[in-house]
Amino acid sequence: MKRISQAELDVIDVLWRESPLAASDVALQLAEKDWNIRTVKTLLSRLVEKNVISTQQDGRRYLYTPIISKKDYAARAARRLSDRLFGGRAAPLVAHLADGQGLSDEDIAELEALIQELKDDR
Amino acid sequence: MKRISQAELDVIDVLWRESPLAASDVALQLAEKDWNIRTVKTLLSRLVEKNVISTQQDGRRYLYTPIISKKDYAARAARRLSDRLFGGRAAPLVAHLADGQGLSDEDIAELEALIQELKDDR
DNA sequence: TCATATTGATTACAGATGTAGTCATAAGAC
DNA sequence: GTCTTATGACTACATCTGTAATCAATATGA
Repeated sequence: MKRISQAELDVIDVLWRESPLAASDVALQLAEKDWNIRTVKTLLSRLVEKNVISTQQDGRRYLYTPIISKKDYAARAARRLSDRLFGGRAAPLVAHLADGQGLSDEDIAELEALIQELKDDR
Repeated sequence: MKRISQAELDVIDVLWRESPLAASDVALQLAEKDWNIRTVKTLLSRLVEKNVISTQQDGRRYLYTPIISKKDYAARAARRLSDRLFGGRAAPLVAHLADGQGLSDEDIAELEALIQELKDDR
């Protein structure tokens, strides 16, 4: 899979939240980015070229839908980061997250539950 | 801090393992990359420009040393990923790691210990 | 019906990135 | 002392990225 750039990620993220959408709708969702509609369209085209979103005709325009799921992308990204910077181990990664601005009590509870689940699965 | 590119990361990573090093030594450590020495030197120069590594004269050449630690960089990268793709929460990130090729028993044990520690710290 | 707005396609253009090449110089090999 | 080699400085060049502009065609509002 081709690499998704930062700006492209902002765009596909909108589609992950809701799709299919027309370019104008995507632009609306990205209002806070203050991008020209043309910019959004360029990014959508590049995502289509990269084969990570698909189009379907809707009258004179296209509706866009992600081809890869956020889940898959996120899993790949997480693994890449962990391989690259943490020797493939999860614990140091979590430790770093904890380190920075700290995990909330809720985060910790959630993690604990997750670990329990992982243990039970063995 | 300026963004560190993929190739640049490979280079600074060598320096994180051992430094200071001369360009030729860095190139040696990166043998598997099959890069021309000039490529390595270009990347080193760019890292210097970006102010993430420093130089010290050693006769006719430079020795390079990281200015930012791997720990700091990794923490930032982990947080960025988690913010960007997991709504800033650690648990889903770990869940994705677990999902892919699974965490080892050791990873899980390590995580458990870490969680315990985090809880104790509250 | 005519001006305007919208859309996809194509093009633009500066800066970042990957991957070197050239050049002048200095240090060794012999 | 010359030839080769290694070094830093500068340059090169294609591709990717961010950020649009232009163009031709169509839809729409007045």
